[in-house]
Amino acid sequence: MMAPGIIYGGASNFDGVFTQKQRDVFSSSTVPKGHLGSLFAPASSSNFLGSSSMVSFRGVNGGKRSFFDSFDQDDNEADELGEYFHQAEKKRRLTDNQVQFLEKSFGEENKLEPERKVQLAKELGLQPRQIAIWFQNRRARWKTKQLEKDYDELRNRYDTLKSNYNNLLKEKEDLRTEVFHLTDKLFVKEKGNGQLSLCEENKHSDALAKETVADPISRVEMSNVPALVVKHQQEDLSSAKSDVFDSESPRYTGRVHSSVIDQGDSARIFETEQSDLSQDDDENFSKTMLSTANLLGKAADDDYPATSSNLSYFGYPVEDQGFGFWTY
DNA sequence: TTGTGTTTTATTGCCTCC
DNA sequence: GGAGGCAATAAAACACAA
Repeated sequence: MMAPGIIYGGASNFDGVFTQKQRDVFSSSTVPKGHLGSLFAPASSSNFLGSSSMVSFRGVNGGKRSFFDSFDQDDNEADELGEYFHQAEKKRRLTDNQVQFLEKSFGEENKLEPERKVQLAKELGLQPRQIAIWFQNRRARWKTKQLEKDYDELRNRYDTLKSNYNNLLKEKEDLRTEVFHLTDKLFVKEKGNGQLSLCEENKHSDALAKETVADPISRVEMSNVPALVVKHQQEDLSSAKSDVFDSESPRYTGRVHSSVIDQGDSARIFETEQSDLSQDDDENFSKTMLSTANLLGKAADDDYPATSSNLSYFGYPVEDQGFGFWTY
């Protein structure tokens, strides 16, 4: 893109747009300095503040904003024009007071109605166009800041969610270990005193407890478990519950039944978890969060019927979890 | 003083709305 | 079709270290 058409000197019959190079040539050699100096005196003695001395010829050749846009018609007064041409010099920053005033106005309303623009311009001794540009740039800065803020907030939420997710994984792992040990105890009881437990048979009790093989049922089937237990699993599980588990501690029967022995959702939890443990990238994290959270919500209902039927462990409505993790 | 990075002011082109 | 907004960009002004 070519450089903006800012002209030192603002010759009134100029009808084009100068690039920086052209301007440099113009100011340094083409036009005698004395001539320019007499036309565009410094603004030091004027109350015409800011960069109003800059003349834009944007749009003269087809652009929609003509040079006279700077005056917004109602400001297009002859004396102001004359003053304008006598103030031409380099780009200037607004004074602190002007900026303060504009900031205050921006704080009240970041959009600029035409009346307010003219009013501000008069009060600050600037061109309405300068006011409009200042507001435009100010909105751009505000938007950038806002984006940074939003990003930080999202990042924090994401980190928190990920942390919760990891905690849940750990908790599930602990629970699975507990389930395994309790199941093992049951086998010992089934076999009677003096018989080997599953752990002992496999000679890897501790290691097994920490393995990531997900489904205890699969583990049971893979082991040389007593036929009675396998039969119970393959038959009606509710009767298995009454035949085997009800004779034991109620605390464990309930938990084992609903969280582990039940087929369907609970089994899928473990399937999901197995794959979870082998992946760690953020994308998969998000996906597995969604599926796991939904399943956990369902499992929680099974375990704790008194809880709301549509809340997951995160306390979010399950139906909102489609992609609702990121909503405010 | 000078080089360099940042901020501010302004332009340009495109888009939307009335 | 004109007015105004926005994104991208240029360039002056400014800050600051070496």
